[in-house]
Amino acid sequence: MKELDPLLHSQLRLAVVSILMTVDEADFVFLKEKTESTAGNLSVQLDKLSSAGYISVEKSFVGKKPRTRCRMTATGRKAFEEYVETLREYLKL
Amino acid sequence: MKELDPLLHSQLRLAVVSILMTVDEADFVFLKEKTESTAGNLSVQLDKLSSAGYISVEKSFVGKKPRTRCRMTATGRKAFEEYVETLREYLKL
DNA sequence: AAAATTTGGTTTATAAAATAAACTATACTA
DNA sequence: TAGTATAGTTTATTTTATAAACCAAATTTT
Repeated sequence: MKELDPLLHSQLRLAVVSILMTVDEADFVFLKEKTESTAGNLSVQLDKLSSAGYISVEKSFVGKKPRTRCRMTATGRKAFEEYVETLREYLKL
Repeated sequence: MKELDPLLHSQLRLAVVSILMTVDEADFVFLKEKTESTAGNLSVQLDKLSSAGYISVEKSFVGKKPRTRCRMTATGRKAFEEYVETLREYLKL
């Protein structure tokens, strides 16, 4: 049995990546609302995905307010596809 | 977004349950080999699944050797189906 | 205008989970 | 009979997830 990529096999990170796979880009606030996570938890998990090169994170300002925008990278998309494929094998989907 | 049942959303427990969904019953040794897990880890995770009522565990002896047999319960099967359904929503499968 | 609240986060601390290491008991093997 | 294997359990350690505390700037309330 292949192992399920531990970086993706996590409640919140999987939710984030699932969203990012469908929307081209999403900002911190949007992800926080959609996933109903706390800001702290989301911040940490975005860092992990970013450090792994699965997502890119761009921090900018709109007026004086910070804005953090996230999107999948090619690496992330590939990892996600593989994760889904492994899961299919597990669950026979 | 519905939450993914944390009891099932774990590498090893998911592997175990995925196997048990297909085989009616399986013993400790078989599960250990199939999942390539350590005995300690498997023991702990089987306990958790058992405590949650997701699987039933019967311990017996074959001669003087212990034999631990596991199978899904109705509760476990239901939880698994729901987990898969939630996952489908996440991943759009 | 000062005080409190909200927004958009990060950092650090705590709780929970997974994993590994150590141990038990019996059996088998050289 | 000393050593190794089988079939596990228990305990300790590491990793992960989550929550709590904090920061800076802007907005709202009194």
